[in-house]
Amino acid sequence: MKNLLKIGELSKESGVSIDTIRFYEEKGLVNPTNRSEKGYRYYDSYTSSVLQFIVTSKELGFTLNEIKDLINIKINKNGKCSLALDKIKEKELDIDRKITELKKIKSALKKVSKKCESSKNDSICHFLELLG
Amino acid sequence: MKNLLKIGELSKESGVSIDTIRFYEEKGLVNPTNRSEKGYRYYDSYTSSVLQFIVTSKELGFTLNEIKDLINIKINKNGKCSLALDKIKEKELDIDRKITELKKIKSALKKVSKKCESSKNDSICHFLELLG
DNA sequence: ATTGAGCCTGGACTATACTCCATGGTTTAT
DNA sequence: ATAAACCATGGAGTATAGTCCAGGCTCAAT
Repeated sequence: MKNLLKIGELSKESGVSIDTIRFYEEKGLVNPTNRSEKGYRYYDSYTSSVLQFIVTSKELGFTLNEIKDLINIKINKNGKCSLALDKIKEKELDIDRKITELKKIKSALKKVSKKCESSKNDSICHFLELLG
Repeated sequence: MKNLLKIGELSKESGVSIDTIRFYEEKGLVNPTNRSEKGYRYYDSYTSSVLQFIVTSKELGFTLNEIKDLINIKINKNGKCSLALDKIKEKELDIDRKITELKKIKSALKKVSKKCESSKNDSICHFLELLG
């Protein structure tokens, strides 16, 4: 197995833990290039950039399942950008929806805390009053 | 058990499912007022407002553990508003942090999608290119 | 040859918030 | 009296993304 990395070496090179690499394999995101007769995993250095891609994509808010799809676009469709773009646009909308939702929650929280602050005597909490 | 509700009746009154009520009990958020000799749960109608409080608090972004704390403030401290206010303020900050994080992700996604859009020939995807 | 490091599998455990199911006892209405 | 409806417990399963461990091989170096 010349030029191939054992899982521990790949882990050091990519910064992704051994357990996590095996977990990603189980989820179908990475695969060893080879297995020795005794079952040892061997990887080429390409796998390291796949792992980097996973890390980056996670930072962009993609789930592992979505990342699997992105990787498959690269593999099956020879990297058609438009297909990846769809996924990215979808994710942007997703993030937008989450931000909108959180803003709603924020203003609702502010309303509650203002009510609480206005009752300076600390005898009645308008929030806890909901408890009856 | 006069004036008391069985779990199914409480479920109908509150809109919270039977399984969920039992789950909340397990988590320490609600408790039956009584148990019959045979083990049946009986609730007073106050419990219904506790369940409503839980639903509202969840909508405000509180976790069940946090909601348990809020309920205990009401029970143990006789509803001191300042204590609840602390929790609410904390949650506001929490939401703010989440919004900030999502905005960062959003602008990163936009950068990626712009790059993708600028390469109209669909031959190279700057995002998938990360895969090497 | 032996030791230690590295690797293997399978399964348990974390957190969050439920949901569903099997099995069996109880209550209520006819 | 009997059947339908209701309730009980305990445990498994869902989704997400891992982490950790036991028990047992394998590999490399001394």
